[in-house]
Amino acid sequence: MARASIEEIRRRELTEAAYEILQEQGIAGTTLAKVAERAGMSKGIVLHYFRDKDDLLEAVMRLANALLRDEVVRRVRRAKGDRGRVEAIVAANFAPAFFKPEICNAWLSLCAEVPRNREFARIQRVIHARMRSNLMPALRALLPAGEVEAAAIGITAMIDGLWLRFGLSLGSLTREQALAEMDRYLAQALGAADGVQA
Amino acid sequence: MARASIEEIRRRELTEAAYEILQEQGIAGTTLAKVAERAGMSKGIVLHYFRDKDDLLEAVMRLANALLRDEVVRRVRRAKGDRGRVEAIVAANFAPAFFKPEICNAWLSLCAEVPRNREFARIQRVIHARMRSNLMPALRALLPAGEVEAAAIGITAMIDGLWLRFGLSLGSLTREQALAEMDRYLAQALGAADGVQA
DNA sequence: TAATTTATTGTCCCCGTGGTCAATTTATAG
DNA sequence: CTATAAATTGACCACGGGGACAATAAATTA
Repeated sequence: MARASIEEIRRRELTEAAYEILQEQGIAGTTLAKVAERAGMSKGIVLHYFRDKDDLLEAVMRLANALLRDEVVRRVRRAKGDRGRVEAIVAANFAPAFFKPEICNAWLSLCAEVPRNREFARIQRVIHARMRSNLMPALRALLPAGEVEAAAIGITAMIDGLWLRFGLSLGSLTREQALAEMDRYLAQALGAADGVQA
Repeated sequence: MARASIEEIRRRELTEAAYEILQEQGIAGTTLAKVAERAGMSKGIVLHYFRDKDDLLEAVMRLANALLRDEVVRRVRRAKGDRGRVEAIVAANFAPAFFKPEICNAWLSLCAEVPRNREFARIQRVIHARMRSNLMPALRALLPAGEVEAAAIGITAMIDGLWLRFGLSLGSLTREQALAEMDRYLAQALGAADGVQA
């Protein structure tokens, strides 16, 4: 592994700090000063490594996404068959490390800004495109051609919907219910079979 | 109809103005000054009729919800049978007047703040509770007892998911796709039948 | 060791914000 | 018409935010 430069390290530390604050305080509450403090650095350094606040938040978006992506990769590697592949991708989105109210809410906060931030939109598009291209081959193998597109949309929409609700932290949806619901959906979309294991 | 007091009128005007700005500029961009200007009033008046900014945003939340609720009521009134009732409720959420990127995004913005605002959370809870109580009787009539709960969660999650995606304004989801997906979901959840008409 | 680059700090500034308030206009009622 | 109350304004303030920058410390290289 290439030795990390100071810049890489600092950017990473700051991004992680910002991610934490974002989860706790939302976008408005994610202030340069707070991020710096959390990272144990001065405020000035933040703008030394990031062009501006948006640049920092973009890094947060990429980080959050990278974490989830790694989880997907890890699970897909262990998955067997097309059905298993789909289930692995989905299950990653509900892994205990990611399916947490604060994290869902952090995503919600970022998503809410997408229409007013070109780069956010770009990143979001990339994320969705990858999710899609992960899903499609397996779906094509599992479903008649005419149903593939709809299944991809449906699966992602269901994930998003459960994330959104969970991100509200109203306690009106438990992890178990979300899991069960997702199972149920996959079962009908792909044909009944064993569920997604947490 | 009771004659509206000045206070009622002003509050309504200001709330509508705030709702507009929220759709265009998000929560951070929804500033007291901009709201006042949009409503053609002075900034001072805003805080004469609302305790503070949060109070105004709560009113926006209630307004947005009331508009949607009315649409639901209107459609449910015309609906026939339990199945028709469910479809009417769902269809209201995709009516052209409501299923618009700006509106979906406005909701997203408000939802993102729920964990950090008690009153937002309260309102959100009420909204969900009503959605649920609207849905449940019909679902109970249509499904075996064991599936009712899951169906209610699933329907709302799917709606939320499609709203979220649409609110991103990335053009990756058309109204037609959303409609079709919702149809598809209802068909499998309730048993195949005619779809939701726009 | 000296020179130079890089990392880091702390101070400073400007601006927009939410929010307060006394002054003023407009409506209401006696 | 006058007095009282309500509606509305605009000036004002304190605060915190993002961002710029010169000064300093640390590290690197010659």
